[in-house]
Amino acid sequence: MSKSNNVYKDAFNRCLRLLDETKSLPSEPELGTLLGVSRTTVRSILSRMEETGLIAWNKRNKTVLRAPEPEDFFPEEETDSLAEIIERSFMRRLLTEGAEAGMQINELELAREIGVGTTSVREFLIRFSRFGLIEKRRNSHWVLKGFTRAFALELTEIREMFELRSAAAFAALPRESAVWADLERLEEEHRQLASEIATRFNEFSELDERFHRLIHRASHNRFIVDFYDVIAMIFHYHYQWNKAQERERNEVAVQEHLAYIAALKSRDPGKVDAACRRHLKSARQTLLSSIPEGRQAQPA
Amino acid sequence: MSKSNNVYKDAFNRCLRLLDETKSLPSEPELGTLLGVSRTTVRSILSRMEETGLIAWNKRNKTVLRAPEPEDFFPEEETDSLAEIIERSFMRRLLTEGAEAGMQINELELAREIGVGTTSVREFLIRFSRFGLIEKRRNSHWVLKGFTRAFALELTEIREMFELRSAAAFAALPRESAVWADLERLEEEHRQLASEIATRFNEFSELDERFHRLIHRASHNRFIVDFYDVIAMIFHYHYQWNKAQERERNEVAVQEHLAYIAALKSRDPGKVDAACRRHLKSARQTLLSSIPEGRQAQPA
DNA sequence: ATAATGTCTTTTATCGTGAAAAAACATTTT
DNA sequence: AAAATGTTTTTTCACGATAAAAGACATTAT
Repeated sequence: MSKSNNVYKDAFNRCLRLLDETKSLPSEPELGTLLGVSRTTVRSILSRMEETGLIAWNKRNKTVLRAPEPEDFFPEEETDSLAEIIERSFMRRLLTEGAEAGMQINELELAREIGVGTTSVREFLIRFSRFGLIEKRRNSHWVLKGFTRAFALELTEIREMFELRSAAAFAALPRESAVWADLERLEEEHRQLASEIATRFNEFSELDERFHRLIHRASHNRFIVDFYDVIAMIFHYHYQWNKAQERERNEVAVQEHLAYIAALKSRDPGKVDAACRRHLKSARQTLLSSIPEGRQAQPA
Repeated sequence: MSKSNNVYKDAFNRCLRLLDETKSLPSEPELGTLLGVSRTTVRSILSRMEETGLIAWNKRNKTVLRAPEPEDFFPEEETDSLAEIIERSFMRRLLTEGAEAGMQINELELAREIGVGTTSVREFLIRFSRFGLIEKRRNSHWVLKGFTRAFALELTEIREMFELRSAAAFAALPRESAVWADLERLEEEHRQLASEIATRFNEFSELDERFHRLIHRASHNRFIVDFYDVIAMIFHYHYQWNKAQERERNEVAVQEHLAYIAALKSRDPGKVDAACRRHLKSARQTLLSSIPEGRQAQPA
């Protein structure tokens, strides 16, 4: 079936939401940048909007005729890219089924199970390999290394090394730097969330990621910045399958972040180091405590 | 043309070299492990050796009939895997031609130029992306970040962080650990090389890699171990295109290694740290001095 | 009974192909 | 003239197909 048009469908849905706000749409190039797609895709979107009576389209005139109904939207599941579908499917296998370390991964089988071509699965596995959870045997299959205690420890070791360095670099940034305003804004968001933690605790992980990425960016080192992808991926999936004490965990973490932010604002290296260590230590504890003790690597 | 049989050809050549040493070949499974290929490939090799009169093959009997001639070997260039071919080709473009940062990379063009399918090029680029030299724009082309001074600095920053930690871990290893024997052997190889440096200086880089990998392995951290792939790749290609003062550079490095090894053997953390820093500092200098000043990243 | 050989099946590596999406070019509108 | 729209070309993404290589199963030899 060659290629799905999920880019178009996703952009279409996002464009529908724009309709509520204005009486007429901007120019094609402008819409393109707004939606992050090419003009070709924008024009497909406009065509369909015209066909379904959402807008009247005549050259530069794109007048909104009616508000979008639920039926106008493409189903959510049709807007995901193949890579996302494969990733989710693979992670579910990894985290829910008894995926033992040492197990082999079969490209063909995975592809059939998910209902996609082998090329996409191969490319996914290559991309995924940098997370350190799988390894390729030359001319042969992939081997699962497993989401083990060892993995978590190795991951957090690097994370701590990188974040301590980034935090120190952050604190040393000149007062004029734009990051201080970003930090200020994040602090405010943390305060907001802290005050409504009882109902909004599940919004924490998104804020968490933005906060840590801001800090890591201060390192000005692509390897440090990129490594946060590994952490983000692990946390994203891991907590989807592990909701125990989510509220308490996040409540503690928000407070740690606030202390960490205060330390950064003080620009005192000693305070920054201490606050950073405190938060990373509890993050490590949280991750480790959620790994079932039984799931251990097989001896080679 | 689907798939080349370079695995077979390469294994065949390596098997030819075995012929010199014995009067008859071992069993098929044994040969398989020896050459690192499956029995299927072993049997193809044996078939051809029989056809070309190199051996007499009857079930378990594989008697060597004659010594291999130069004509028996497959040409070197037919034994490379596609991935190697693409990598070399890509790196040559990157390092010799004026590859400016910000330049876009075209999969189709690359594929046509090298004479391979797009799939292989795509997979190569995905694998290569972890080296931090290229970046993908979603739904679009790859962008070259360039082998710039900034890249070298970011790379060495991580390298130093990781190696200092690994070296400390190494020194703390118990006396019984097998690594001490490995280190002993490497030390001897270093001494050998040092004494014949005038003629064998170009053998250093291979020894260098083995030495540093041994140290990194002591970290017991897959992310640290894997990161050495980035360093090894950079050094491998970079020095191929930059032979200035190779002899002097390597002569200095060998001596630094010997001092580093002595420090490790002393197991004194202070000495290890000092020796490691000294070597890494000069390695960084070497790398930086070989980057043409003109090649700078474009402002985003 | 174990380990090899012989045979058959499955999986991986790679290509060419075609639709989706981007990008380039040409034309019109303001 | 600049910026939009209209049109065409190119590139990316994903598939099925096929040969190479691996792996599994059956048979034979020590």
